[in-house]
Amino acid sequence: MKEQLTRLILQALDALVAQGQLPGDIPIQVQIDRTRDPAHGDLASNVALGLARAAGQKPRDLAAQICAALPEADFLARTEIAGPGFINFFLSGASSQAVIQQVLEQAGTYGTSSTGAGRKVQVEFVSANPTGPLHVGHGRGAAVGDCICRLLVATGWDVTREFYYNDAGQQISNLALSVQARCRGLGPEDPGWPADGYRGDYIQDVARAYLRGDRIDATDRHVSGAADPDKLESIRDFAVAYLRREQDLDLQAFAVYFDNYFLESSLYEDGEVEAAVQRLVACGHTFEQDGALWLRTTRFGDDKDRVMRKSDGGYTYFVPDVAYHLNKWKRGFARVVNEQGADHHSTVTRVRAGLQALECGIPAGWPDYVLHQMVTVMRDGEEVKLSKRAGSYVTLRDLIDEVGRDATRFFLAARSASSQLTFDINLALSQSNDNPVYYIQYAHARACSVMRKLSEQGWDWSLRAALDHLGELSQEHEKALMRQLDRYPEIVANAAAASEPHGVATYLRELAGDFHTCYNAHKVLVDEPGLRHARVALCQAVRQVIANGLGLLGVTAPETM
RNA sequence: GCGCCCGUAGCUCAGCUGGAUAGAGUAACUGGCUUCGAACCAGUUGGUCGGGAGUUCGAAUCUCUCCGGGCGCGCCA
Repeated sequence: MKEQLTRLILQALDALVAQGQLPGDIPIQVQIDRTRDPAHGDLASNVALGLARAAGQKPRDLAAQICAALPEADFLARTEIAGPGFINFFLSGASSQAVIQQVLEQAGTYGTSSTGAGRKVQVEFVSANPTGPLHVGHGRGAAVGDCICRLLVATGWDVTREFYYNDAGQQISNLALSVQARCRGLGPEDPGWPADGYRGDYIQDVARAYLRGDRIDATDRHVSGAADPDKLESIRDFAVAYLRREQDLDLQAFAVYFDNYFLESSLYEDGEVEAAVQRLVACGHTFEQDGALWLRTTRFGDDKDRVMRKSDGGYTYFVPDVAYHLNKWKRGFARVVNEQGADHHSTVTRVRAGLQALECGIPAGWPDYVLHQMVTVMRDGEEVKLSKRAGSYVTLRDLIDEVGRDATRFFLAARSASSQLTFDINLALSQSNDNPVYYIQYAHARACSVMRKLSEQGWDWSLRAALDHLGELSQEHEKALMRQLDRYPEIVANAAAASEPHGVATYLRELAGDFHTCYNAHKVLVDEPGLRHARVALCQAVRQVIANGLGLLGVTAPETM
């Protein structure tokens, strides 16, 4: 619709140039916006405002000339000049009703597009260290990352979902020592407890399972406990496998899955870390100082140079990070989105700098980052900080168990990632209109019940029969609903392009509101068969769009509640 | 001190590729169930868009500066 209108305006402008009323050499860009106020029509353009100065005319006069030169089009009912020089376009009734047919025919694909053109994109998210249960922050990453994946699939990308495990660092040694201490019957308060040991109760669970000789069937290997507190190596492997399984179960409960689990240790085993270092040295961006090897990241926008190889011979974490991203690049991803907590934002410049220093043709801004801010959990007006299982933080599992998967996912994804988030447990639990997720699901269930009612009455409804009667949808509430349905594809496209799923949640809340309003004011199952056909069609179109939108958020669309 | 994020109605937040009178929910107040779902709806009240300056036909939106809050700033990951 916008495209057609843009073409018309360009034709009008060409005509004005041909008539000599406009200079031919001025830069023209036509912008068309959806109006906020129905009194301003359906679409509006500010072309006249933008061109007025260059044309040496008053905006309103120019707008009038453009309108006069506008070719006839059957989708356009009339135009109006308003305010400082806007041109408002009123669409014909038939063209605004067309959205219903479009939604019902395209069904689950309404709102999807092929802008991705099958290109490969990778989304890395969660990437928690296997040292404990997932916390709320990981939950936010899981919800946002998963929604981004769904949005990318909906816009035609070939998506790979990846989880990166830091299984080679200092933290894993701490984990092993902590479990070992528990195996020996020590607690965090006892002398001999490791200095940076993990104190949560789950460490005790791991130790018990290890001593029992439990077998863990992890995704890529099987590990059994050995009941021997002296075998640190064996404890480490067992603990990592155990906690990875725990995290997998948490994510399963959250309905989040991955195509690929990438182990940091594999970068060492395959020699990719060493190869990356060689390459950086060969490119001449490194230097030795104080017994360490440094990378001159300041050449690539960092505020200070970074150590790559410590004086003790070990690599700093950012070296395998660079090797990992080089690996991603070699796998041919046109686009990579890294979803992480904002507390790691300093790695962004560092990783990008390291990739530039490799001089292998990686674009400067690659990869994309989506950084989410902190989550605080509130219950009864007070901050919740502790979990029995983890000790020092609220786990994702705590939230899912308490408020359910749908509410957890919705609330964690419904705010822009760059803002801090307050998760209100009381709100998420409330089954009332102040809880947006229930409000939206309720609207869906309500729409479903209309179809049930219809079939109970033995009424035979079909889209084909409805198409002849869509013109009878003349109520303001109905028009508002149709305008709202028409917005959906843009909402999805924008959310996908910006990697920001929260716009979908906001939109669904509005759509559900418009639906309830319309539904309360006008009965669907009226006696006049024509009008009934049309209203059922509208109702079903709304149901479809709510279902599609909730699908993008990974929230269920219930038929009854 | 430096870097990133945030500051919009009492509260929780949308809006930020510049557009018309700044929106929604909630709270408060008023009204509505003989009804296909009242888990709902209609209405009222509520704003120096943190302060200031700049850019221009036009700024919540862009730039600068100051204030306030969060997070980072290691030869930890």
